[in-house]
Amino acid sequence: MHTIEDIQANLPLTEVTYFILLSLASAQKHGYAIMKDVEAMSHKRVSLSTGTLYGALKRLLEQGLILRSDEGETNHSGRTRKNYRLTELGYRVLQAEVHRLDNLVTAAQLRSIHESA
Amino acid sequence: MHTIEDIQANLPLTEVTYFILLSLASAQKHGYAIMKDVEAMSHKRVSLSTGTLYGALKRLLEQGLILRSDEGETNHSGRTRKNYRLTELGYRVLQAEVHRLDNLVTAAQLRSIHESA
DNA sequence: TTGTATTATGTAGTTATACGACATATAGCC
DNA sequence: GGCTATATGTCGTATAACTACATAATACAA
Repeated sequence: MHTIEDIQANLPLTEVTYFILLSLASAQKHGYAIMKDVEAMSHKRVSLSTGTLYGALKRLLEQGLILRSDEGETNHSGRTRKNYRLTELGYRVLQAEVHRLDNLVTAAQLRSIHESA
Repeated sequence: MHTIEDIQANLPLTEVTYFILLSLASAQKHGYAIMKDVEAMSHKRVSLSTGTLYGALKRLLEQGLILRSDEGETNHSGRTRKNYRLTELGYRVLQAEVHRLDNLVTAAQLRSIHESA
């Protein structure tokens, strides 16, 4: 399906992109819900501005890492609520990024850098 | 000396900046040596272009994360070889970044994302 | 019923940083 | 003499994050 090159071409992820994909990994969500989830996951350290969020979602759609998952659904009321979910490629990229991050931490440990708060 | 705010203001580091600081953590080095060390540490995955490297060094000097450590030394031959070392702040920022990265990996594990190659 | 917070999506302009291409220069080896 | 490695640097471009601004529905309380 997707080659290693497809996956590596999308790395490294930025912190924002990482959290968005991680948020969508457990369940599909709409933009605002992603914002809140990222805040929670990062213990309030990362607060996505809307400019960052919607810009990132647009980019991720173009790159094929996420998909709209609400096509044809009833838009109950008012403004459209758009749901997104990870694609197969998106999931693989996320996995590869976790692997890359783990390697970064390991590289530091090999140089005897102990983490601090 | 340095407040938590000083340190957090410098996070997150980009991958390039992270590797440069990590390379300088064990010993002072000149630019080209950093390039080679980063290649080695990353198993050839990360190859710094000179534009990236010298641009990053200039920025890190301005931010006070690194220092020139060869002031007054004999420049044996030809073109000047410039040595850099971490400042106290640079070291603390590196430690804090390792901590941040570890949290990112942990966040993924909490969502049951297992890393893959 | 009015106002305020929360939910929800989006654009415009600015800034920071990584990258590739180009440029220069010495040292050592074949 | 020519090639490779060592070594430092600039310029232009692309990407992505951020702030500020803009719009709109829903829910709740005064």
